[in-house]
Amino acid sequence: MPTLDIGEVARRAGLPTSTLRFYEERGLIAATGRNGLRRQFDAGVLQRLALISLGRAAGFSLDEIAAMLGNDGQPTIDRVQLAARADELDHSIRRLTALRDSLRHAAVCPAASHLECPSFQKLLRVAERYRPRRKSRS
Amino acid sequence: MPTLDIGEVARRAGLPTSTLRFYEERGLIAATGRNGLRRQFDAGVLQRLALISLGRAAGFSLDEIAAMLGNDGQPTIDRVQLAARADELDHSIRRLTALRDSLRHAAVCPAASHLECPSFQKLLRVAERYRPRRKSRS
DNA sequence: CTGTGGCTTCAAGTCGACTTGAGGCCAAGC
DNA sequence: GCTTGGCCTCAAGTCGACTTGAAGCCACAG
Repeated sequence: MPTLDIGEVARRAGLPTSTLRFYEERGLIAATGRNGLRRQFDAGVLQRLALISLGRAAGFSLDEIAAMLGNDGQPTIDRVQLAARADELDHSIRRLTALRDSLRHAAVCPAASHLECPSFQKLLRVAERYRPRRKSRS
Repeated sequence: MPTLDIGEVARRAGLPTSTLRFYEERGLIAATGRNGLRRQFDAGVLQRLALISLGRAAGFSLDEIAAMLGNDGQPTIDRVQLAARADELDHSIRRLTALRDSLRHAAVCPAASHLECPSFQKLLRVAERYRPRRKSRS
């Protein structure tokens, strides 16, 4: 079986090598061995990295992901946790949708009236309920 | 006109006083004056804080928000920027929706098959496209 | 033999948005 | 008089996820 240099993994996964070393240090991925000093990975690491990306995209922290993936290869994902995260995502989506609609409205609504415009006030009310723990940006 | 102590503003806005001082330092809000050493705010600051929350919720950084709100009271929001952010939100929403659906599926799909399940593979493909710049969590 | 490139380690730096801590002022209540 | 609470300033710390820098090994090309 062909093993991959860290640079090759980086290229294929679209991640910098520094990130891969960091992930290894955090126990998220593991090299199969060394060739001299050089880490060797087998191709399975790419799927694992995809799972990690997935977890990140879903808003899990690296620690949570590490727990889900286990130290072994088999992702022992907690279904309850998945469903819970799906629900959380649902809330985020609703919030962001309201926000998007209001932003769109604000972008076309006459200027001086923003603070009087009922739509904008609704937007403010949505915003006030929002307590950002972490930030979001595409 | 009644002016508000920082603690009162904090209470009404649901923010710690430390955050208010921090926002003042960053030029996001301004005290109308001092009573002895104590900052005095007028009630308008609450609306301004709501606008700031709104901006944060929409994913703007404090610097961007400061620029939009201007040093004066009038929010001179750039409509183009608003629309652009609405579009970005739209993308985020789509991505998160796909993610949510896939998570829900994964939560009910038989265990060992995750890596073979077409739905899960789709999920992985979605995830791979995702390059998180900042994190999201409700 | 001397680069050059790609890898190695380890410590420290970065970024955004705050929070925390130390040390102090001032007014009101006991 | 003394404590208590709420405010003040300024510097430094925190958190997550990495990145960057310094210093060095090793193999292959010219």
